[in-house]
Amino acid sequence: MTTPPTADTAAELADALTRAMKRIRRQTMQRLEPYGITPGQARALRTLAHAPGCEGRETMRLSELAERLHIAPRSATTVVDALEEAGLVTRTPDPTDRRAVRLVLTEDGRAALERIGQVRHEVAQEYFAPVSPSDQSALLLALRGAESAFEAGRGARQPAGEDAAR
Amino acid sequence: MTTPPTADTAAELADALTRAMKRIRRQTMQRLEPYGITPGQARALRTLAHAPGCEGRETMRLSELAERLHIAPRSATTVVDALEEAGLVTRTPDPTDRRAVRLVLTEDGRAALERIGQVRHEVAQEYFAPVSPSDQSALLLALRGAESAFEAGRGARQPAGEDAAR
DNA sequence: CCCAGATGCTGAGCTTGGCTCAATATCCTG
DNA sequence: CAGGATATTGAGCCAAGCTCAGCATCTGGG
Repeated sequence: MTTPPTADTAAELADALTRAMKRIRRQTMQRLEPYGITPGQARALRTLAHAPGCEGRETMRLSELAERLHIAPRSATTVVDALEEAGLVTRTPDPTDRRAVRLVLTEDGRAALERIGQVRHEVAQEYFAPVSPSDQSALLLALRGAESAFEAGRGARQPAGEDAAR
Repeated sequence: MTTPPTADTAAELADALTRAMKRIRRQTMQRLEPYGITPGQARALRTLAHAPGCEGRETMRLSELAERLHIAPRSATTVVDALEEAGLVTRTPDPTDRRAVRLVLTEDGRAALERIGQVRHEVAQEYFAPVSPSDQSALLLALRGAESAFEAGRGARQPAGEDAAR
């Protein structure tokens, strides 16, 4: 066989992940295009909608959005620029801190959110159709486990250890 | 809490995938940086190494590389440019077709490949450490299933270049 | 009370990794 | 040999990030 001795499941997994993600993102992009929304914007919108405020009053600082999206504040500015230009959010001054910007979802923004949810669901559903629901849940759990472990470990400065298996 | 069983598992999955991929890519990038290699280049190099030729004679057309990487030929050109500048591959004329370019791994390229494999393995191993090997295999299988189904479906639905979005 | 330093946002400019649309050179087939 | 198909590439675009610097504003120590 031309298969090298490196039966590297983990690495292959990383590869498969990459491919899957690309596919999904692309599909999403295509279907969101008619609405003039990119996946990045969609994510921001969604994050904004999940603001800790109550219904009808979602508001968030730009820096908070950045943090939740795991991107640099400056990058959030760009995203919000687009969103604002599209009339999906508005920048309003924060009454308690004139440096800060509060982001508020507009009516259009809320409507867009609806469509986004639709597309997102659709695309993911299609792509993962061949995977049984139980496998899907398992996958999700596994990925979340890896993710949270990563997040935890990053703070604790891993000692270049190879024996991470616990 | 408000998570219905059949809710958006798929969509959440897509999200988790995205996050995982970003993390892995970033880690890889960081560790590959000292060698002056980006993940994209690494992938190309790996693909090239898996050429169908025998040991010591891996060679591939640029277009073939593009195809295997699932990117446009033009994009492959850029990747190869970088690789060639770094002295990891060489462009040589194809003796049987003067339009074509054959890509050949250099000694340095082969060495780089070694390091890349190391890093790739390391990063993936670390990230997926919290996931049991059996789960890893399951994940891989699932993703591959989804992928191949997607590929098959797209081929069937898209007869040939007849696309409204052009 | 006031100024130094922290904080919040953004302008400028870069990177990675893709894309399309020609242009050019070269096959290949009738 | 003409004309179409193929292989590569130059030009220029996009998405989604990044850093660094700069400005406006808050805030705490003296």
